[in-house]
Amino acid sequence: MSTANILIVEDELVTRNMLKSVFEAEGYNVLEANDGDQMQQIIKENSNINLIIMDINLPGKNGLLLARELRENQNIALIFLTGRDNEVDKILGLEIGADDYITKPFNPRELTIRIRNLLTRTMQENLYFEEVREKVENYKFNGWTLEIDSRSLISPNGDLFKLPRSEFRAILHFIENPGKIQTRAELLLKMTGRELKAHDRTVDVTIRRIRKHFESIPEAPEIIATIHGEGYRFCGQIE
Amino acid sequence: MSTANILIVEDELVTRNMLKSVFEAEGYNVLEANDGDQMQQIIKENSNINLIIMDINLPGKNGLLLARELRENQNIALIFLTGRDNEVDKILGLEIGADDYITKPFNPRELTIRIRNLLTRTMQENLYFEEVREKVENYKFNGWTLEIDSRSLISPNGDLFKLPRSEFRAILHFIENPGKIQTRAELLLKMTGRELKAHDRTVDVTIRRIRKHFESIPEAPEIIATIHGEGYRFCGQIE
DNA sequence: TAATACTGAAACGATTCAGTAACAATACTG
DNA sequence: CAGTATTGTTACTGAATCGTTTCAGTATTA
Repeated sequence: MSTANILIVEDELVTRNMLKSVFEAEGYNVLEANDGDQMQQIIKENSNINLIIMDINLPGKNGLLLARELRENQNIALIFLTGRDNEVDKILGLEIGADDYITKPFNPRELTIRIRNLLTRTMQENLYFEEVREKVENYKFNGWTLEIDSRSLISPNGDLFKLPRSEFRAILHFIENPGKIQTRAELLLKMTGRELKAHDRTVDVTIRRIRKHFESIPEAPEIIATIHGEGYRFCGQIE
Repeated sequence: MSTANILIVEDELVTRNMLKSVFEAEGYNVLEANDGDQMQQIIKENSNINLIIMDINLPGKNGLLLARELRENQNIALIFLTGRDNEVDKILGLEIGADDYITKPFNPRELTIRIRNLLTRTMQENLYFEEVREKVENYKFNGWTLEIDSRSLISPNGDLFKLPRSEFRAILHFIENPGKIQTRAELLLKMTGRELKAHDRTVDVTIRRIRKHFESIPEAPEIIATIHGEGYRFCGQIE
């Protein structure tokens, strides 16, 4: 199983390095280009690129056309980086048909999830990467502990549940955004990198599965509350 | 929250079905017309259409004029489908002022993004979803607390009522505009994004429902006062 | 005071939303 | 590869919310 090759086209060194380190931490192989010309060069020399992630403002007309061709003729995924939302129109206007757009500033974890999904769709490759966390710190709330390393939930009595990935991510997201209402769209994105479509009950089902863990201790208060018409909200007392 | 109604005017069955399935996946309500006549018919029967997407070659002169009228007099967005780029000139020549046009073959994802943006601009309703609250701060008045995060009202004894969305919005609006008389029109707009029509008692009913919460503590003073012939006024002492 | 306009209230109906189980598909593991 | 774990989908049910209607009661005004 070969790792994916990602080409970053971005002139800002800071951004490029950040992207690079994120991707390398995920085990991808990273190539870099400063502008459209370099991009062309690199593509010529490397036939095995799986994904290009490029700043929308950079590569010039030729670069964009090249990207479009690559996307259509070969099996290369294409993601644009944009500075602000209004630039999304710009992308649409170009009619290039990117696979995804990401607005700066971006969240590394979200980015990696999206990329992984995209690559799984594009390549048959089954890469599974654990996530990289800077601060590995466990969270405690209402007597429960969320253990980051082992991705598990420990009840007040010490019973341990290994959490599936999406349940874990949902809880983590809740805890890292305490008190705020989280929409289904937001939760689904954090859990799977997907976008919410109508009639998708995935989030509800996952919430249900999470709640079941807490039921193991019946006296437990309502940890995840439903906000009708809006989403869910974590009500635990985080220590 | 009502979903948007989209009318597709297109004779090619394949294209129409494709559009339909794309929109329905997004949760929109889809109506279909084969030609200009059917379009006219359907518009007559449905007063609540938010967006029309039509093939530029179809509806004949009358259909186009009708579309133009709708766009100008009512608040209906209009998108044209064109076969080839050169037809774009045609649209411009017609001086109808479409909100957008899309050339076939189109990219579903691009289409949904454009539509979403357009509807957000057209329907005031959607403004409320976007509303971002920076300062999440709770409000207190006469011993009661309005908790923003959880969208709930806490009585002086600590009893907690989860508020429905429109009750919550009404109270929030009162508190953020203390002392001022709020007309029914204003309140309805804040609650639901709708405009007040004659004989609409929705606001009265909602106020009643809000007052019921306060009744749970009988000694409470009148928190929301009726201003005969004008509207309502919040009389709580905000801390 | 009588006529009129306005509001309160209850009850109902419609619609949208959330919870859940059961199943299907997919990914992961040994 | 087979078996298991996880994730996603569907369909159904009940609940929550919202809006309408109707009518009785209250305030306002001529």
